[in-house]
Amino acid sequence: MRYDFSVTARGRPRQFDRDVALRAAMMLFWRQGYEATSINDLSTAMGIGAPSLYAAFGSKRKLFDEVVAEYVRRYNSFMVEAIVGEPTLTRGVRRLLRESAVAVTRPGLPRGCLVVSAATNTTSPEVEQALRKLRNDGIKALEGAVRMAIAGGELPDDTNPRQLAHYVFATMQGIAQQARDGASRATLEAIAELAMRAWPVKTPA
Amino acid sequence: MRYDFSVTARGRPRQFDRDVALRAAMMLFWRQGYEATSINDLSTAMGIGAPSLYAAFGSKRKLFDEVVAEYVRRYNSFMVEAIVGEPTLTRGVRRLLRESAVAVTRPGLPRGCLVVSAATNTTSPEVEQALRKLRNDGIKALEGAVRMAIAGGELPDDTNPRQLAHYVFATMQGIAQQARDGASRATLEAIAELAMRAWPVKTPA
DNA sequence: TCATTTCTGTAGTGATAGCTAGACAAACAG
DNA sequence: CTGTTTGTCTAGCTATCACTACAGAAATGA
Repeated sequence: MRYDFSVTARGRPRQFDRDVALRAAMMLFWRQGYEATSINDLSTAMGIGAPSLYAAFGSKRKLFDEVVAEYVRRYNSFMVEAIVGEPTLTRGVRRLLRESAVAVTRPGLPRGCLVVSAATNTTSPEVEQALRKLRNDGIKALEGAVRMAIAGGELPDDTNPRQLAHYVFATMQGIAQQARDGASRATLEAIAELAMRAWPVKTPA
Repeated sequence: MRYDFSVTARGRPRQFDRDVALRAAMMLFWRQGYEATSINDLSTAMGIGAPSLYAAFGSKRKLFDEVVAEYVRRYNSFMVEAIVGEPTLTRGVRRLLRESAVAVTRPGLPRGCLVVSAATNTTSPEVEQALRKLRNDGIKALEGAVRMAIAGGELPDDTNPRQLAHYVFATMQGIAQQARDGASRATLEAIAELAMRAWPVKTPA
């Protein structure tokens, strides 16, 4: 067995930038969703022919998987940062909701959240299930954070972690939905502010 | 011009119950969405051939329009009733949210809300826009109710009607979404309860 | 009975979906 | 240069999409 440690590739080099093409695909999936975006749409927007697309990404499904990973890395990392970047969970969740309102109305980018709306009602259940898992994992992660905040004395002992996590995520999903329906950033920020009025506060006994 | 007031139809009578077929189509669109439901799916579930379907309903698009109207009449009328059936808007909205949690998890019926999720990311923008209008009309209606509650002295004068209406609908859409993602009715009811903690209360000056 | 009207089943329309075979192009190693 | 490897392009694959032409079936009125 011989190993190839050479830097330069062997055959004809790729004529397009794979990352640029991936981002073009991301915008399309983000705006139109998985099912409504055809290979024709993709190859046109990515500036490459269908065979090049399949050589580089394997299939529509695999391309979408890469798009989702890149989307989460580039446009959804603010979620983790909002929680871990604040000294208390209360401030973290407030920031999470505020930044959600901003994230789903970024000028020059598609409205809404790809994870929330790109794979509702697809004919391929696996794709739908993949994003569903991402959403439910987010709820579970927030539930864990709430548990820690209760144990740490920040939140009341009678707080239900699962319910509170579901409430926060329901608000975020509502914000993402309404962004798609045309609501302004200011309106969505107001939703975020209002939602925080339901956040539990520990009253000193 | 001669008018036909006869009760019995002229030609060969329809071999199926139009309302039953419409309801079968509704279940399919509700569960799978507009785009992911094919004419083949429909004609199978409705128990009729494609030509009969087109003779009775015109087109997939027109069938969907009828389905939406029937859905709103049968499964979304609780919204208006919740608001007008309570003495105060505060109690009306609480009931609206609670019953939303129940409505999107009815046993034996598809999860979620057809208006919320049946036409996201369709290739035909008109269908998508039709449901979008239904959603935004709901927000506007609630905004009007909030305005009246402020004028009537129930809610604080500094309440922003548009923002509050958006907040309530965002919560409802989040509840509908999470129903599709598998959340239990109890969890969704807890979201509704939590959401009401953000509802404004008039404190006597 | 017969002509008319309307519905239903077979069988197919053109368009588009995701995807790929195969010929050629462009890089490499020797 | 030649041979190998890999990317791109043309063209076309099969399957399914929404939809319908057409012939037969089942009701009516006369």
